[in-house]
Amino acid sequence: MNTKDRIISAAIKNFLNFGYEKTSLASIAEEVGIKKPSIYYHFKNKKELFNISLKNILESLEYNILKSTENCTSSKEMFESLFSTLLEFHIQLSVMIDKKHIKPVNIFATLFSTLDAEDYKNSINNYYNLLNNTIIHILSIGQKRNEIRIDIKKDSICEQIMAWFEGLLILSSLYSSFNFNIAKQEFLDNLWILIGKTKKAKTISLGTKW
Amino acid sequence: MNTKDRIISAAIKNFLNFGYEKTSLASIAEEVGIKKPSIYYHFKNKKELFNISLKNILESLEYNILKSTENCTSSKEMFESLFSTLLEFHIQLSVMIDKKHIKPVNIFATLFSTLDAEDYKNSINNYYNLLNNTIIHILSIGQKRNEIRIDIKKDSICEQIMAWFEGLLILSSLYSSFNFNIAKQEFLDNLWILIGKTKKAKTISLGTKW
DNA sequence: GTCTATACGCAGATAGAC
DNA sequence: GTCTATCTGCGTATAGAC
Repeated sequence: MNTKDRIISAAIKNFLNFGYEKTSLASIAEEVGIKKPSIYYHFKNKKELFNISLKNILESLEYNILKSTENCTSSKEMFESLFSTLLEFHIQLSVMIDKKHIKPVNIFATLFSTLDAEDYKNSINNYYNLLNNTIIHILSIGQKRNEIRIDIKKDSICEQIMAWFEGLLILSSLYSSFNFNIAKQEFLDNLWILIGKTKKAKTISLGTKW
Repeated sequence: MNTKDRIISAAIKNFLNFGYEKTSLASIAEEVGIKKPSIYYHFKNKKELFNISLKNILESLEYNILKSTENCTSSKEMFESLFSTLLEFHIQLSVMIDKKHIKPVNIFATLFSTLDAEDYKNSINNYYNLLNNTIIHILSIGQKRNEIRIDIKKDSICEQIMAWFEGLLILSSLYSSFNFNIAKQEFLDNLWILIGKTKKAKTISLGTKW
């Protein structure tokens, strides 16, 4: 890795760990093994470094989302894979930033609290739109395969799934009594009560060309 | 209101608006109409002012939660009232802090990003425990009244309700396409599909002494 | 209780040598 | 490209007058 990439890597780690304000360029430089002014050769200022760091995180996240549902054989499996991917990504971030409590967090809430989220509306919307489209896509496939009821309001269910997942992450990081993995499994079970076909119907659907 | 209370009030507004780091004592003083050093007569330092501000917010929030389910005639109504109360509280905070986009936010995520949430674990857990107990209580009442199925896992449903609600708040403040009020209604409807008795059973229950 | 004046430290940013 | 030295501004906090 060249110096620029090492700076970005250290920046991501620090921004996620301490937020924008409390992250100092000195600590980033120290982590990379260079002096503070050297950062200014590669980046115009702190804000630009933050923007590029955020871009990196989101691109990685989006790539993982797109990849997650490949090689799945049912819509239920796709959901499980998508959630596992998102969870895994957040856990990896938590590990990377050396949090004492290794738990998933909402990265936007961590990053934007002291910044004007309005400046990053487009980036955030792009990410959530991708997530939205992915979930709608899975629901549609599930309906085609006769695994998911056709009388559900897809948009509404999709919003609820997204909200649920974000909430799980938030509570995992804030509320001590909360166990993400248990909650995730219960969530998937209950989701299927809401949108899944009955067992009988599902059994039948297994015999179709889908 | 005496000076001390006015300082606390201005502090809450600023901490919620800008986070801990970016809030300066000068801006709080200016808002109150006093000079910066006067704050130190009433509070030991910035951290103490923050701690007292947070305590104020949480006490108000907890008071509202406890009050919300009074005068309700059914468990469904209790849920609706609880959610409306929480939503209303967050909206009022949003209005108070002059956010351009008047939308509910997760107050902890806003406040703690630059602080060590570990220091405030007890406060946060107390709040979520109250919310947790309130929801469990409503579920129990609903079961007694024959409005809610008795074969549900209350703890699990409770966690999901909490996660769902937090997620709704987060997405409302971050994701432009997200409409909280629509999502809330759909949420309540779907919740009842999961935990509510069938229409027939509910009709019967209306005739009982409950 | 509130003020003016000021100490102190830190973080972002720049100048200019190598 | 990276460094040393330095500027600049801001924010917390204190001293001491009124």
